Amino acid sequence: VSHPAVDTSGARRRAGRPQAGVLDRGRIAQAALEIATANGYSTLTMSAVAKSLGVSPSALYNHVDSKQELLQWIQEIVMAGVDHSLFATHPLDRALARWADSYRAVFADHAPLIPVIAVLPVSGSPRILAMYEAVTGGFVRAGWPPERIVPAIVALESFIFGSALDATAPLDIFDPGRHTGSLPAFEGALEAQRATGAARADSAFRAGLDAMIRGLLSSTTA
Amino acid sequence: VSHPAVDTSGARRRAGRPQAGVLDRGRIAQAALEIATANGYSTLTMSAVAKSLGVSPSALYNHVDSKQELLQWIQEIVMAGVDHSLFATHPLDRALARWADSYRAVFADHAPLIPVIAVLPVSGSPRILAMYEAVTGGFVRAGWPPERIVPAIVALESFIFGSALDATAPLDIFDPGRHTGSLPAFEGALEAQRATGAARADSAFRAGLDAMIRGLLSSTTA
DNA sequence: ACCTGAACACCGTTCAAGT
DNA sequence: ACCTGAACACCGTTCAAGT
Repeated sequence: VSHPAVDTSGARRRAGRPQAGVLDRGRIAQAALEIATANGYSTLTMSAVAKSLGVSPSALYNHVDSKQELLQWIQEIVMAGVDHSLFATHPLDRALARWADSYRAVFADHAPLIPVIAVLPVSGSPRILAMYEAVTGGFVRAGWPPERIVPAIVALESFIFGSALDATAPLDIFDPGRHTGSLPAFEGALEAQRATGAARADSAFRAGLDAMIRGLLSSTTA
Repeated sequence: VSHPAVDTSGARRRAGRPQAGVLDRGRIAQAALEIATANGYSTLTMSAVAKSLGVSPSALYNHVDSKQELLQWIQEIVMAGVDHSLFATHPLDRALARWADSYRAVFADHAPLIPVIAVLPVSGSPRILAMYEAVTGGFVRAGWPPERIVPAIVALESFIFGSALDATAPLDIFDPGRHTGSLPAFEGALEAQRATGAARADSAFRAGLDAMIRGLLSSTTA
């Protein structure tokens, strides 16, 4: 039997066939995701991952180059929760709304990944590239000029990431505390929003997403 | 001479009058900001701050409760670079554009602060509260219904924080790498954007900010 | 090829002891 | 009141030694 040449750049070994040992990329990523989901990202250490797999921490480094790479593996798994299915079948504004909703929900649950992935090259993940292809396809079918599509996608993603961070903020983040009484306009606006009964982060996301989608779709040059 | 009661909650001591020692809040914050600006946030350790001030690391804890609090001090300093002066004098859309531009520029230079501050109660900082009062005033004068103002501000901030993160991403973040050729729509859109000559992050910010401001101001209910 | 155990080079933070 | 020095309880990562 012949086998392909081994790629020695980057990761120490490939993720293809399972190895002789008990560890592989899938098992490590799954263990890490379970720890982060169950107990939070502050408990996600290489030691914790190793312990849950019954090996020593150093054993992990036969399969992963760094904790950073492990976070990328987790990102790939959770990105499966982002729904881009509507771009093929529905009007652009509806597809964008569903995509953005699911995207924010995923990363509100994985906020510590945001600073990592917002800065991460996308080339390594076919699944994520497939998402961008689907989203782009929605814009193309809606008749968008090609040079405006990537900026629109990136703008939406920036808003989504920021909103996912905001969703993890304490509910009373804007409480003026001991400065209450000295900020008439701001306090009035806070109280008016509070009186609507909607969660601050949710109404901000809804208002911003609605505004950005309408703003993009009503652009003078589109 | 009489003196006010000492507030023993929270920080171990107040930041008011300078102490006998060489350290105080201002000097520590300034030293930390200089380290972060000159050599990056990855070099900003309590040890590095102590060393630059000529004291031992443990000495800092007589003046600051935690590194987290130190990062808040830095945030307060850099927030002075956010320009909210136009809300008092200019139309809302122009004031928002200037505010957002300066806000993003500040945090593109201090991206590691974003996950901290996006989640931070605002009550401790009069300067930041004053900013929100000024921004809110702009919306009020433009005739906005009060309950829609806070969501609009938060939505814009979410977009700004996400865009500031994006501004620190590598230029080729969307390069499909070895998957080049299999993503016709996405690759076409990338190439079309690239051909405009504008930086990806900049055109995304411009397009998104423009869309969101127009979308907010053209809302059916405003 | 893969794993263990020890070690390295750090972190932020605490605390008794000094002045 | 403030500072030092030692210590604590961690991190991620490397590497020689084993199988």
